[in-house]
Amino acid sequence: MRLSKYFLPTLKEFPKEAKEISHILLLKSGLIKPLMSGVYEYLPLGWRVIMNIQKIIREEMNRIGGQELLLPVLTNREIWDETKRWDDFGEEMFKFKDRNKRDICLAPTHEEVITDLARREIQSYRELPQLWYQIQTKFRDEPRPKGAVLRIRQFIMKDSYSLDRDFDGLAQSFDLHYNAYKRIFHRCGLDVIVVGASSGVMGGSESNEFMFLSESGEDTIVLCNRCDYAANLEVATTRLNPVQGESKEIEKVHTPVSGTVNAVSNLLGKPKELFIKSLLYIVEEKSVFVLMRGDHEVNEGKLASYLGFEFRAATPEEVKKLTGADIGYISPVGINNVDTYADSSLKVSTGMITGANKNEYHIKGVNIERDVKIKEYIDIITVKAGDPCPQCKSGTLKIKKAIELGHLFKLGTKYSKSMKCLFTDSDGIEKPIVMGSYGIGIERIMASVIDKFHDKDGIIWPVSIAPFFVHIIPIDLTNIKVRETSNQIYNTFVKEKFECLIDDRDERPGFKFKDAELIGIPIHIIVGERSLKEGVCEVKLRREEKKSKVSPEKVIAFVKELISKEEKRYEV
RNA sequence: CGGGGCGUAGCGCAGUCCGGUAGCGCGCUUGGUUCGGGACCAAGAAGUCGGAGGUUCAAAUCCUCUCGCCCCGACCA
Repeated sequence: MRLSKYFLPTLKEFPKEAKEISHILLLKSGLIKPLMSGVYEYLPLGWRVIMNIQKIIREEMNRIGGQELLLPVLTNREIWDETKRWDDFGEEMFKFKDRNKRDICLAPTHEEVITDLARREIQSYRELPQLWYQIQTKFRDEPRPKGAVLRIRQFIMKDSYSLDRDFDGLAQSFDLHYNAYKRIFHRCGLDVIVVGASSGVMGGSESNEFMFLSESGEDTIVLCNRCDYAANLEVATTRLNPVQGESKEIEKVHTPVSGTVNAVSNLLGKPKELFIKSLLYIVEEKSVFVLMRGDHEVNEGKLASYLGFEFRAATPEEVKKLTGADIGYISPVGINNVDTYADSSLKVSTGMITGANKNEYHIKGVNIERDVKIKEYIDIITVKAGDPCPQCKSGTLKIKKAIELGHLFKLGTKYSKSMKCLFTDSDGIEKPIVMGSYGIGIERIMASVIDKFHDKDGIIWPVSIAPFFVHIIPIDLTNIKVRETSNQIYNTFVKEKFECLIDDRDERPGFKFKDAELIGIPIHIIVGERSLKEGVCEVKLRREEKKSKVSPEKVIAFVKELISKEEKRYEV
């Protein structure tokens, strides 16, 4: 490709609103342009990268027996009503009416469409398993898009769906994806961490997320410093040892400070872990106490799995009405008609401090089993850095930011049951198909690669997804020898079907070097009068400083060798 | 949805407080010089000042409403 004819709007200046490095470089290097909030145009150079990522994904999906298809983006309301997801997705779906006033939505994902297809076409266990995938644009009306393509409202996803006759089959399909995903990310140059995660609106039993560690990430993951425990903060657990304070009997203490654990802890000179934090929630009009240690915060996502999705924190007025005290001075001690859930870490705790249900007073010496009627001990706290690992004996947990690149869901029969997607098994009994669903965010791979492979001058594409292999930089096109040599090299590459860019623009050298470094093609060939006098041109890897002097005749072979060496870095 | 910021030439911004009819840098066009790290000279084109309404002799500037974009939070397969 000749740069003089190529649409590559690189920027010298860019909006200061761009903060994440991937956002800055995507805009600066002319890979994408914004159209509206959370919607981007993918320009030729960026689209090449995306196509290369897709190519890797196709190869790996086909390798595990995936069959590519393409499902509609326009979908009718009825199928979403069958699984209640028309309402569950709510505002996140782009919804509208067609001219006949029928409800339509732009698909945010395709479980319903796949299940509908399968129930019409799959009748017998002989037709199972199936593994179908597509690379398709998805639409989600995110409340707040951000970081360029990290969270957008229209994005490209590889989504696959496995159909199996039983859960053993599902486990196999799941494993196939697990391994395919590892290969995909490795080939793209990314190291990923697999974490246990929440299934959210997708439902199902087990889910794994493939995470790329980055400060730009929106997800928070929890890792053990000793073993392989890794989980999304949404579901991460810990194993706190029960704590025992000194006092045995309940005793009221005057605490004339704001009722926060911090303030009271300072006042009394007692560590926060000896406090019981009492939160009041309203579930379907009923009050519910939720207790946890003073040194931890509640995890409302976990809470939802016990209380259901319809719950809210009680208002200050409701708190006062029930307990007679303000938030900060309350506890379930002495209040018997309210369901009380406690975090598992509170079990057998004694000598604890908590609110006295009277403003500016707390009580100490609380023995939770003796003094509070606990309906159930459950896991409801948000893990903190430094908490002990729930899996190994000696490890402690650390917390990192990450970008979610892929997600595997064991859906089980959630969709097949509600949509009656049944097959006849070999025993003659009609059973629901056992399903899995597996997604990869294509743009997020691109952003993550930039996040990992860049320097102060720009992007450094791994050769596996680079938009071109070679970038020829003729220093001075008015010099006939420079022009002829660079064109000759370029033509040979084209003939040999090597993706090659030549900067044949009438620009000065510095300008061309800057652009070349910005867009980050892996191999630069510099053709200038100075080196041609020595009978050579210069070949340089974008990721290295070192330049090699190679004669124009040998440059093709030299570069080919270099590319194949680079490719080895990303082979599986 | 809450909090904050911003919409002025293709891009990045100043001008708004204190009203007087729009400017800077980059880019673009033409001509010339230059050519190993985002060149220089000369000439030039280009703006409904996000939109609507109002106040005023006069509005980018003041008032009201509205649309959009970004950031923080809430939310998020």
